[in-house]
Amino acid sequence: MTNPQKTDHPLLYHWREAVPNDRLAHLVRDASRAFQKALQLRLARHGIAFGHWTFLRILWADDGLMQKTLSERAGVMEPTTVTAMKAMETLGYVERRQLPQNRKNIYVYLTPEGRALRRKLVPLAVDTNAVAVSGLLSKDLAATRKVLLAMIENLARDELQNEGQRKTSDKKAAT
Amino acid sequence: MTNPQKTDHPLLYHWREAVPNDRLAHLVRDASRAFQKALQLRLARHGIAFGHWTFLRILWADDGLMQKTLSERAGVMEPTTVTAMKAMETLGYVERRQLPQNRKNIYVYLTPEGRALRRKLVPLAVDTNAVAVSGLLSKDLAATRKVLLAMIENLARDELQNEGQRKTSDKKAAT
DNA sequence: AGGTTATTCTTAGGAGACTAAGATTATAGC
DNA sequence: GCTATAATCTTAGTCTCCTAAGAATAACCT
Repeated sequence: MTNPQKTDHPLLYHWREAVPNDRLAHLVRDASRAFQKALQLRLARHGIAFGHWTFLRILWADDGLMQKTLSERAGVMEPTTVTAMKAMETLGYVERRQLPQNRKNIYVYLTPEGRALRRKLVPLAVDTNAVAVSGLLSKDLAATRKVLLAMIENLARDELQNEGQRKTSDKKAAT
Repeated sequence: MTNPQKTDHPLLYHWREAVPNDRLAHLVRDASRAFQKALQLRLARHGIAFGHWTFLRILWADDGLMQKTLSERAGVMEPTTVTAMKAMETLGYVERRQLPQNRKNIYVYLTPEGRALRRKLVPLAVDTNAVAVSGLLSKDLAATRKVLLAMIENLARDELQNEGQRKTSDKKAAT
């Protein structure tokens, strides 16, 4: 066993020393948090909240979306989007408009300021990604992408099945 | 392009249709949330909070740890552990004791109830894992483990470097 | 046209994590 | 022995996300 070094990040200890195999969920989780933290750190230097980055990126690609659509693309629930859009409107990144034909739906548009952030922020994400994958083989990265996507699909399918089950048994009540 | 099907999970759309390559961070993030949600769903049926699972698992392996140590093993900050331990003490899963030699450190011990949860809960994690990896090749899974661990290390190293940089420039102030 | 039904947005509240800063106790150095 | 430093625990406040439930509007269906 190698001695954990003083200069090491504390997170690394339990991976190198204490974990044998399996524990994929745990590994994915820690990787996700490490990624988020790294990007968060970079965004913070420009005064941008991580939660806003997600939506900015979608809007840079496709402006004038409904909040509902934004939620789907971001992979979050509507209340999360509502909160973020209100904050981002206050910050002057977006404007929320209703069209005359429909008074229910709200469409979100970037302001020039919101649009201008793209140049500043995209390099931060690129940099974070570069740090994360440095030294890794593209063969392994491809396998990882495949595995992660398959896991997302597997777990999503499972979730839907469980929902179905619950509804079915609700109808049947106690048989 | 395949049409997204009505029965599909909404998360899947933007992966299958809208995302070409790269975006590894996003993929890791979604996988992590899918994992968490799946386990959370199963734990909820037994009335267990996801945040408590993390600590129970550590304590099953190694009882009587300091909160500080627990935090390190769980990979979270101390305040998170404090909150969880208080809640878990109230729920009767753990006891927090001070030893007579040291009135600062607090040692956390499982109660019999906390210990008994192991039999009930471990299968839920095993099941979640099985669902997630179903249909995947162990070769690809091995590559994924390797990649995730390397990314965690890369990002942790980067974080430490940035900290160092910040401290250095703090000392130098405005040169 | 009028009454469901469905969609979209919102509010309220909570879980899990964080940072920053304070309190308390131990440890180390003079 | 006493003071300064360090370690540990705690509190307070914030961020990101969630679920549950409500309100407003649009769409649908006889």
